Amino acid sequence: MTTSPSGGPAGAGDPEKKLRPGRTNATKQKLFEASMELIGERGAAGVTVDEIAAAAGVSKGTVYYNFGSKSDLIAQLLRHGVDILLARLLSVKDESADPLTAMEEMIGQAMDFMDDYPSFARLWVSENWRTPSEWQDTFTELRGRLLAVIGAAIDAVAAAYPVDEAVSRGSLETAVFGACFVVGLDRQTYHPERTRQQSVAAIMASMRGYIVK
Amino acid sequence: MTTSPSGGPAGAGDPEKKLRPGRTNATKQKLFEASMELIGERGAAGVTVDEIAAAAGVSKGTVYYNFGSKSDLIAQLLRHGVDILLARLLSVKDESADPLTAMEEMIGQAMDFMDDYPSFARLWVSENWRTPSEWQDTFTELRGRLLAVIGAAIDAVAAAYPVDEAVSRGSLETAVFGACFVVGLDRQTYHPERTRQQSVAAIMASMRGYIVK
DNA sequence: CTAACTAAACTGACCGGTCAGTTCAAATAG
DNA sequence: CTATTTGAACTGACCGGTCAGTTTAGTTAG
Repeated sequence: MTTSPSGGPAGAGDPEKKLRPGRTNATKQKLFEASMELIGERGAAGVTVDEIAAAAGVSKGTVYYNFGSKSDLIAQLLRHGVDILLARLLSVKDESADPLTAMEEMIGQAMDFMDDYPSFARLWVSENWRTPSEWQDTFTELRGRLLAVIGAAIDAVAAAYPVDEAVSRGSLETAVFGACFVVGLDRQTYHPERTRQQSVAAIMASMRGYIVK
Repeated sequence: MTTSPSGGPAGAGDPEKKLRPGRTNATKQKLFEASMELIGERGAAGVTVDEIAAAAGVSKGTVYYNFGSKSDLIAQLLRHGVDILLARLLSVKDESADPLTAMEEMIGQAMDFMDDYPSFARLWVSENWRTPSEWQDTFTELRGRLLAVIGAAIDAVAAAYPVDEAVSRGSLETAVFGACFVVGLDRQTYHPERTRQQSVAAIMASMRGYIVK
């Protein structure tokens, strides 16, 4: 199933292999943006392919030409968003001597990401913990990639400060990661008056509590 | 729209006003359980009323007799779950002299709740931050009720310990609240080996970081 | 330069199927 | 008697996916 006409893209692989010179991913990009917005607002199951196509100013057939299925589109959407978030997190080099400062910068980057791509954050929390989900494998992989980066930052803190060994690194990773999403989303939905600084400080509290006096 | 037949219950109000003596809410209860399970797994839009009725061992007509619409069912489902969670949180009396211990107990209660009603937690995070949502008002109200309880516990800590004034209470509430959901869900979905104790400790780190040395 | 050619990119009508919601006559039970 | 439940039928809308056909933009040959 989900065959695409002729030899068109439609694949998850080779994001830009067979592109004609001069051609860009413009259509795919527009589809990403449109579907990110819609799906973030109303959920994957609540949005129709027709709507996505219309919002992208493209025909329904084009969606199926560029992606194999609605499900495939969403999987690629998840990858796309995580790539952006990862790039931002990794942009925080260990230049800063203090790993705690680096951590703070990473959380700040995460908050900025939530501001820039609120719909992605909503999509993530909406679908992440569904139990059998079409994107279970995708989530497992992407989640692992993200947590690895956060885990490394926590490790750096643990190497530089005396930390509470009773707190498992994995649980702390999750708590910090989760808090980033929830605090970021909550700020947008319910408390736009809260500043980025406040949000970062609240999340950083858990790191300061990790360090023993 | 969403008219209910004859003069039956079907209302969100009066949870048990017109009940015949000897009758219980058995049907409604079964519908709550069945729909909680299904909706938690596949999302509100991904589940059909027919499925819910079948899972509850009841006819579709009964769903519309007891609830005015699918949307109404879900709104009542949210209230139902929050009532349970609130009751558990409030069961942690201030008996314990130490507000920090009380906080720890509350987080433990929250973790237990996530264990007992994982589907509710999934439903909550799935629909909570949707931007215009049918249940926006319901969420706002319920969220306020929950945060008030957590906020009071944080205030108690702030009254008993010297705390970092730079951390806004509201943001901290949100971070703790969110971490409870995310850590609880993550434990079930990705890390069943993690203990309740570990999870509580990770979340409590933010409270310890809130207190200044 | 340009006409013919080619394949990628795109279109939108269409199909089989599903769903929420409604209604109702009959059955059940306190 | 009356509240509750049943089960089935019906509707009108909608939805994911398909496909035959069209457009667009490079390429090639003369």
